[in-house]
Amino acid sequence: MDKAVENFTIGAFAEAAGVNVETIRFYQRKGLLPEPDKPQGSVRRYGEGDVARVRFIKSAQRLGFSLDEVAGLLRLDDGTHCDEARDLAEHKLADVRSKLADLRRIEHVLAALVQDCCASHGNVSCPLIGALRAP
Amino acid sequence: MDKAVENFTIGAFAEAAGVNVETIRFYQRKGLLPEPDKPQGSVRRYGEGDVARVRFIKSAQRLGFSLDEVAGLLRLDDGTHCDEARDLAEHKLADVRSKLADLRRIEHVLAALVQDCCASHGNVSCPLIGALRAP
DNA sequence: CTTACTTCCGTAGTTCAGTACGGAGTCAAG
DNA sequence: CTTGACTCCGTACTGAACTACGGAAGTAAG
Repeated sequence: MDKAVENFTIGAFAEAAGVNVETIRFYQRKGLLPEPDKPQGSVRRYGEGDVARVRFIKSAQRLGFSLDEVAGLLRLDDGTHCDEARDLAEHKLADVRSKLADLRRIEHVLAALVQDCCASHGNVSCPLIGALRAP
Repeated sequence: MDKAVENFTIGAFAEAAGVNVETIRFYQRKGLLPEPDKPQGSVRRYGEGDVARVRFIKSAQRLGFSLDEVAGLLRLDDGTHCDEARDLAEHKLADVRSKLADLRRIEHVLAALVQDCCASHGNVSCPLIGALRAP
């Protein structure tokens, strides 16, 4: 049991992944998704693995990674050259951690805002801006 | 002492904020930055507050907020209508928390990847993809 | 006052990430 | 074996977020 469950046509695949068919084709052109070869002049088939991959791309994007960066993350996962993958992973990790720190700051300020804002009196311009440090 | 230290011309402002002059003007058109009125047919001046604002915009963007969303966050900070600000803050907070959860998942997987990848033997395609849940 | 650099403002071009379109080929039901 | 839906593929368009351009006006140094 390895790669036998390629059941989706591109339409079903896109539907399952929650994206447009054109998006699939776009990702294939960009190299973010493999283009399975179609058996003897027929149509291509896709499996659950592809669906997971697209979902991953979408989630990573929501976190502010560009498609090029996502491509980097995916290359890690594909277990190619281990040494450079490790390097990349380390950089991404630092990146992710700084994003986490920023988001936590925002979270705190927002939570405070929700709690105190109206409770306190009138004019309360909170230092949300202060929540994020310089580049 | 309130708003007396408006010392930067637009060029110096852009420089201090680490962005292009055109970006400043673009943000002004979008309403993300106020356009200070220029004293008697002269040039506009900007202060540290403006610089902080631009830095905030840039940071929030790196976290995956669109300019429109950033505008929402900034409106919160400007302490306008308190009730709707609270609503907005609550939505943003939920948003931020789901981003945090996603990032934590990625962080774990990346950390594991960095630790185990090369340590283990050869082919180790880790489930990075599994780190992010469905939309 | 002249000269060189900015600012101002509008309009136009670029990049990224899709989205739409149109014609030819494939496939599945009736 | 026709009909309707879907796939394939290339090209073109869109929206967001800039970035560049060009000419008129302001401003600072010599």
